[in-house]
Parts: sequence; C-alpha cells; structure tokens
Amino acid sequence: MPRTKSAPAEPKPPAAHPPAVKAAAPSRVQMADIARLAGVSVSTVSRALSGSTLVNAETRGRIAELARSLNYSINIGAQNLRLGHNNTVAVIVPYDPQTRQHLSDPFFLSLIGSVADALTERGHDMLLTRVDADRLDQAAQVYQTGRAMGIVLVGQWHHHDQLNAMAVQGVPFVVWGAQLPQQLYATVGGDNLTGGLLATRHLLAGGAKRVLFMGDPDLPEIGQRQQGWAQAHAEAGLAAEPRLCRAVPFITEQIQREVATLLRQKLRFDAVFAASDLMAMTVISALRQGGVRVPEDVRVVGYDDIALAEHFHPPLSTVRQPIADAGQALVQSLLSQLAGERGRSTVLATELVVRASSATG
Amino acid sequence: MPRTKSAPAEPKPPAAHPPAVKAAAPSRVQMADIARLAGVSVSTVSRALSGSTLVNAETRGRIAELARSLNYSINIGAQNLRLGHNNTVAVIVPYDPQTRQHLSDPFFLSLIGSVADALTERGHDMLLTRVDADRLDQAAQVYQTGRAMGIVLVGQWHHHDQLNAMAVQGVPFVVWGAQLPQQLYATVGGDNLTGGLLATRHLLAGGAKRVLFMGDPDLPEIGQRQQGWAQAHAEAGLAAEPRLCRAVPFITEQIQREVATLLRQKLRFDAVFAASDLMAMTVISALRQGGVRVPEDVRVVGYDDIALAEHFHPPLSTVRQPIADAGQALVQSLLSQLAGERGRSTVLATELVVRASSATG
DNA sequence: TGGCATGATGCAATCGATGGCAGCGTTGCA
DNA sequence: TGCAACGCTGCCATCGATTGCATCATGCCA
Repeated sequence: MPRTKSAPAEPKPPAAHPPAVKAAAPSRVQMADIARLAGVSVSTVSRALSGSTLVNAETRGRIAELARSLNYSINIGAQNLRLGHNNTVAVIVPYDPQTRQHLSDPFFLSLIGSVADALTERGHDMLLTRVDADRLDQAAQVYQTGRAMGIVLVGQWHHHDQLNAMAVQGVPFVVWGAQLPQQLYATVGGDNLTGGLLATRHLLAGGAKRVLFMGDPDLPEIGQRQQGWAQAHAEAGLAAEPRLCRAVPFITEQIQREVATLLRQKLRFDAVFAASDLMAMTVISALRQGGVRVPEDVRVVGYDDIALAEHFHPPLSTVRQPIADAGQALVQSLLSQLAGERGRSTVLATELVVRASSATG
Repeated sequence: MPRTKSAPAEPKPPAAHPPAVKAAAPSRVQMADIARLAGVSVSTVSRALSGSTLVNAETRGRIAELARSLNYSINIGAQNLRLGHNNTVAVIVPYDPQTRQHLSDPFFLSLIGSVADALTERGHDMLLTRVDADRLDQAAQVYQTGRAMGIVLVGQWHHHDQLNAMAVQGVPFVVWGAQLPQQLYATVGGDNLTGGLLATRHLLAGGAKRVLFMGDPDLPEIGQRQQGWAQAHAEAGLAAEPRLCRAVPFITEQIQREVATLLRQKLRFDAVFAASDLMAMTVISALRQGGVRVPEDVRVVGYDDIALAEHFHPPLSTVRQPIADAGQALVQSLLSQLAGERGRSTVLATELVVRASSATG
C-alpha cells in the first residue's frame, strides 16, 4: 500500500521521535481524527467547531454531528496554549504548619462554596489549593506556571508584607479579609468594626457589665472586631478592661482550656462576644460543662451566622456575614483586575442577628 | 544593524501572525528568555532545569540561578501538552437543580478537605467543580477536555446508570458512596449497614421501644443505614414499623416540618436515628421547640461525627465516618485505576460514638 | 471570452516546552 | 596521523489546537 495522506485506514507512520511513555489505551479522539473522517483539513474542523461562518453551513453541520457522535471535546490545554488564555482561578487556603491543621471552620468552607458558585456562574474553573501559611510566596506559583489566571486567597493570613510583595510582582489576586493601611492589593471582607460594635452594643444594652472578647486580635479581621468591642464600651462611657480581652486561637482544645481557666480564676464576666460562631459554640459548650448557664448567667454572641447557629442550643445570636455576596464580590474584584482596572477593595455590610443565646432576663 | 541570530539585544522581529489580543503587560518570562540571557539554546535550559546530567554542571547551576533570579517557573500547560501528562484531579460535587442548593453539609465539605489533603500530599492539583445532579454526563467532560486526569465524585448521586455509562466510556473515576450490585465503577464509602446497625442496637439496648429513622432511603447510602436499622430490630425480635421510617430529604425546612407533623399526629417514639448529624441537630432543635426533651423524652443518634457534634447540646451520639481515611482511599483508588489496575471499591469501618444525646434515664 | 469578486478550504506558522539525533571540539590510543 | 569515543550543545519535530494568507473553483459582468 502506497503511503498516501488520503488513506484514512492507514496507521500513522511511527513518529520520528515517539514519546517514551505510551498514551492511555484508546488514545483520545482529536481534531485530526475528525478531519480525516470528514475528509477535510484540521483548520476546517477547528473553524467549524467554533461556529465560524467561513465554513460552509452544510460542512459545519456535518462536522459538528461527527464530533458529537465521537464524543469529542477539544483539548483545553492545547487551546489555552495557543490562545494564551486560561480561565481557571485558583482558590488558595492556608494550612497552618504549626498545628498541622487546615481550614475547617464551616464559615470558610461556605465561603469557598460561594466563590465556587460565583466562578461557575461566569464559566470559570476553580483550582483549590492548600499552601503553608508561611510559604505564601508559593501561592504566586500557580499564577506563574500559568495554571491559573488569578488567585483568590481565603482564610487567615498574617503576612501582610508577603501579600504586598506578591502585588508588586504583578500577580492578580484578591484576599478575603480586613482592609489594612499601606495595602497594595485588593481585599473583600465584612465590616468587622461595625460587626464588633453591633454585637457589643447589643450586649451592653441588655445590661451586661463585663463583656469578654474571645479571639486572636493578631488576625486583622479579629483585631477590627475587637476594636468594635472597645469602641462600644467607649460609647457607653465604660472602660473595656484589657483582662476581658482574651487572645485565643481557633483551636478547640485551647478554647476549652481558656474557659476552664477563666472559671477557675473567678474572673467575673456576664457576657461573651466570640470572634466566630465555631468559637462561640465551643465556649458555650465549655461554660455549660463548668456549670454556667447560657443565657441566664452569661449571654453570648458569635460571629459569621453559619447555618448551624440557628439550630444550636440555645440558638446563637451572631453577626451575619453576607456569604453569597462575598463570593460574588471576590470574583468581581479579581475579574476587574484582570480587565486591567485597579483592583478595588470592598467592605460588605454586616448585620446583627439576635437569638436566644443573648436573651436578657 | 544586521539581523543576526546571535544579537541577544535585538527585539524579536514582529511575528508573522501576531495574536489579536495582546498578552498581559509585562509578558511572562519564558525559557527562550533565559536561554537568550544565558547564551544557550532552549533545549539546554529545558534540560538544565530538569536536572539532566547531559548538561554541564556549571552551566546547569548558572541556568538554575538565572531562572531563580528571574522568578521563572515552567509553563505547566505547555509542559502537559508536550508530555501528554496531566496531574490534575477533578473533584465534582452535585448541585441539585430542583432545590437550587448545592452541597452544604459540613460532612461533605470536610470530605472534600480530606481529598484535597490526600491529593496535595501526592503532588496533584485539585479542580473543584459543581455540576447539575441531572447532567452528570457533563462530569466526563473535564476528563475528555484533558482538564483532569481523573475524577472524584463526592455527594449524593442517584444516577447509578449514568455512572455506569461513564465507566463504560473509560473515564477514570471514583465515587464516594455505597456499593451497589451491577456496578461497573469503583466506590469508597463507610460501612453504612453496620453503622445503622450499631446506632439502632445502641438505642434498643438502652430500652428504646420505638426508634424513628429519619433520612431519604432513596439515596443508596441512606438506604443501607436504614437496612441496618431494620436489621437491628429483627435481631432484637422486634418489628420495625414502617411508619417509623420517615423519608425526609436533607432540607432544613422539611425536617422541621416533618418533626412538627410527627408531634401533631401524636405518633409515639422514644428515640431517633437520623441519617446525618446535620439532620439530627435540626431534629433536636425542632423537638425542643415542640417541648420534647433530649435525651430525657427522646434519645437521638446522628451519623458522620462532624466536628460540632461534640459541642452540641446535648453532645451528639453519632456514627463516626473516618474522614481522613476517606480522602486517602478515594485518591488511592483513582490512582490505581490510572496505573492500569481495575479500580477497587473500599468499605471503611464505622464506629459508634456515644455521647449525651442518647443517654439513658 | 477575459477578468475579477466571492466563498470555501488548505497550508503552514505559532503557542511554550521536550528530547532524539546530529554536530562540535577535545582527547586517547593505535 | 587517523579515527573512535566522549561530553556537551543545538537543531528541529512534536504535543493539539488556532488563524492569516494563499489557493482554487465558481459565477458574474463587461
């Protein structure tokens, strides 16, 4: 059999430089196959599948039909390479190498879900990655390797300066969190100051005299909530006693230990403002173990309004963060950066939700 | 200036067919740039960066240094294309178009986290995608477009036959869920029958006479838990009254309504086995609203042992699913399929965790 | 009947990286 | 002096798609 290009049945002559590893068994169908079967060139197939009017309508239909029947779909990798595009967004969550624990707070998991929805809506893919909180520079890698067109950072990141460095490098990214001075990157976050203010005002208005703040103020978001706590005291003409501000990280055991310590030390308090619902729930559970009733003895307000807050016992008062909006805002901010605009930071309104855990008398 | 190849400073002549869209401003550094700066060919750079001993050690070092200083990283897309590889795994979660709600159960979110950990450990990337539960065939797309090397399906999927069809097409994937007869694909899941058995035995052993089962047995996993429930009754010489089996979907409002209905109808029961912790918590909350005490009047056992179960009030008895193992097993199963082995299904052991919500007297 | 616009298609360069083979200079041995 | 061996590099084809331009057949008009 003479070696003619037009003989469709003829197996390809061995490539000059065959790859060392063989491809998966029934090697994937590709444009060339369709072209051969349709008796046209690859160019025509490409144009036909992209709906170009340069291709005769009849031919276009035939090719489309053939592609469908072969269950063909174009190789996105090759397409991206050629087009220089990429519609994948990386969502990166921190992993704390100290505690070896990754993100588990339902709030952040919901936030990720919300980002996923916003991305899907716009036809983007989402690459979910975990990196050591200390090796934040690794995050930029997913951009530099061309794996993603941009990055959404979710979670608690201490490293303000590393983020600034990334921004200087020109990596397109948005961070969920608090807005800070001297910040070269865009953030989207709740209005933490107002949130803290609302929660504390509510507790003070209900007659609380000694409101405990629990949370790690080193984290920018938590710090702002604590400022709200302090400011509410100032408004009421009270001094926010520093001992009432308890810096506890989001680790179950430490929270339990902290509550136990508080009870043992007999530091008096009649209300708690916890920096997250998860923390509030753990605190309530620990208080209950210590024989303290909520809300009769101590009133509690959490933060986030996760789904379970409503079904907790007692149903948890909390500051709601607008999760659905959060995903939209993050994605919006990132996309506008990619469109060449200067990334804008957004502060989302927060709202106090009063339930039984902070009921008075 | 004559156009010589060796003049490194000379700007590239305009490409014959310049792309319509300009690349982002400071066009990314690539191998060719490094090659130019190092005064070697692209091949050498490629080999040097991959650590090939074919390249002189000194040259290799120089190139590596240059690459580092330029903050260069290989374009993964191009590399994948050339190598025919791909180390991305897609994790797909169902999106229920009826209720327009996506996955929000903390158990599944943790499961995704667990899969993420297992993948990261092995150096794989994770693409998180949401697809309509009805358009499951879309899932295969991420494989056919070459976006991912394989798929992990997480969540409740009714469509056994669609999954079989995907398996026939040769798409490599694993499903979290129950093992079914006539199944052509691999599954990884908890031992739901035993789980249901343990929970119900525990309740019966504690003196319960009428154990309600709550959950939608149409879902294979839940169906097996319900069988465990029935079997435990049989063991104890009791009949599992059909009216005590309540088919409720995982939707907060419906669960609340169901409990309200039960209380109104005065259908007597002294224990509840709920098909998930989330459902158990909602049920407890609804019972409490109806004036029923847990565990004094009704004892409750959930399923999953999510993080909050321990801190709920009362602390929730539950059947623990081994989440960390789950991620490992799913990834392991997928990778062995990709290595050419027949995908093996795994059933993970479940364990009863007794807490206060099912305490007797 | 010649000339030209028009529509449909193919050719070949290109995206960024990889790797087989050939080529180069040097050295060692006969 | 001749030639093979060796170490290092560069050339070029290749992965699967896209697209500007050339080409070719047709039809229409003068």
